[in-house]
Amino acid sequence: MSPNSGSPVLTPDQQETWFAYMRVMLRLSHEMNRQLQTDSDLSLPDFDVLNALADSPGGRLQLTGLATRLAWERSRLSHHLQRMSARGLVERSPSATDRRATDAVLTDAGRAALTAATPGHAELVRRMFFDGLDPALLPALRTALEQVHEQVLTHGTLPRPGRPQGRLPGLEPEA
Amino acid sequence: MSPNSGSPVLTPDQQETWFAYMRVMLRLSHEMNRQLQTDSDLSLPDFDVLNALADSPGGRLQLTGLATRLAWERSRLSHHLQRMSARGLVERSPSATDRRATDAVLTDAGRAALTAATPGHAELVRRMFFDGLDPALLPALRTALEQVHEQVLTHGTLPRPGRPQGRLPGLEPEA
DNA sequence: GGAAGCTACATGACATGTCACCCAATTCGG
DNA sequence: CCGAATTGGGTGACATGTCATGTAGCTTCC
Repeated sequence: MSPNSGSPVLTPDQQETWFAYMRVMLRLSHEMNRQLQTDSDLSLPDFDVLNALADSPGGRLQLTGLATRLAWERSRLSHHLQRMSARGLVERSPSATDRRATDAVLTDAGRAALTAATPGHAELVRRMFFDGLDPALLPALRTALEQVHEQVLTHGTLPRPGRPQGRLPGLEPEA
Repeated sequence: MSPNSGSPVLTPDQQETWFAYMRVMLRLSHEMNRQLQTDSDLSLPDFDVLNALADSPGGRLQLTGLATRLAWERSRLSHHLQRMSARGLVERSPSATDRRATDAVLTDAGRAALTAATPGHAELVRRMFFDGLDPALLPALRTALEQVHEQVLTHGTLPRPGRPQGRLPGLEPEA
């Protein structure tokens, strides 16, 4: 127990950085939700799910893996997939390797919805995020975010995404 | 996986930066929620509201101003304040200047809850965000985030928050 | 091989957020 | 001053997210 570490204080610079982060995150979330909803009839969570699936081989992913990747509760994912499958965007199909597991699979309609929504979303991201950013700061921003990401993975409560969890610690970090 | 590079959207570097941002935001939100909930019996939205009020003169703020500051829908704020006031954390009081307006006012209990919750939250932020960050990158990160914030304010759909551009959801230095 | 315990999910009750629409006070144009 | 338009806010129905719990398949170990 170090005498001082009990009451952690952020430096003024850190505080301002943190406030800026929170402000950006709140407003950006709002704008993304709004744009997706009105232009593509998708919520941001819908979009995240579609993206994660489209990025996976065969457009399919086991629920636990998908939940970890999205940092969602599994029950949330379960409910959400039920609603998305009711809309025809995804399907549930039993896993080939584990009979208690379920895979979420992107349907053609889901892929089409994603394809239709992506340009508008990317455009928004460019306009809201990158157009106001000094290009000289981009590499530093990227590195900083990747460092924070690694930190959250290492010290956070969520398992590391990607492959099976529960492996021995000491694996090299990856971006 | 991007055969039609005809879309003039994001450069590869921008894409990776964006993905890193989204990953950080998802996991960080999860961790903050979890920590506040288990340690202080507050949700992150609760905490944001308390912080915004505590940062305002008299611990009071008109609903529209508060909603704008938090990037919330007004009806959401209305419902949320109803629940928070049922828990004794805030009160509603009619505005002095405009008889249709309502102010949200921090109660003593609300201020106490905030004071109790802040150190743990700050500790989490330090551990998850800043401890893994190369200090040399901090200034660039801060500037980048401030540029993005300005961009979202300028080109976003939300009105610019009130002049007292004080702190947003976050934490106070605490003495 | 079979009970104990873990893991993968589903589900129902309940908390939270959104949308459409409501009313009252204020403002504005005659 | 009168009435329409605007602004500040509340509300109820419904969409979404969380928590506690239930069930089935896998795994371990004797």
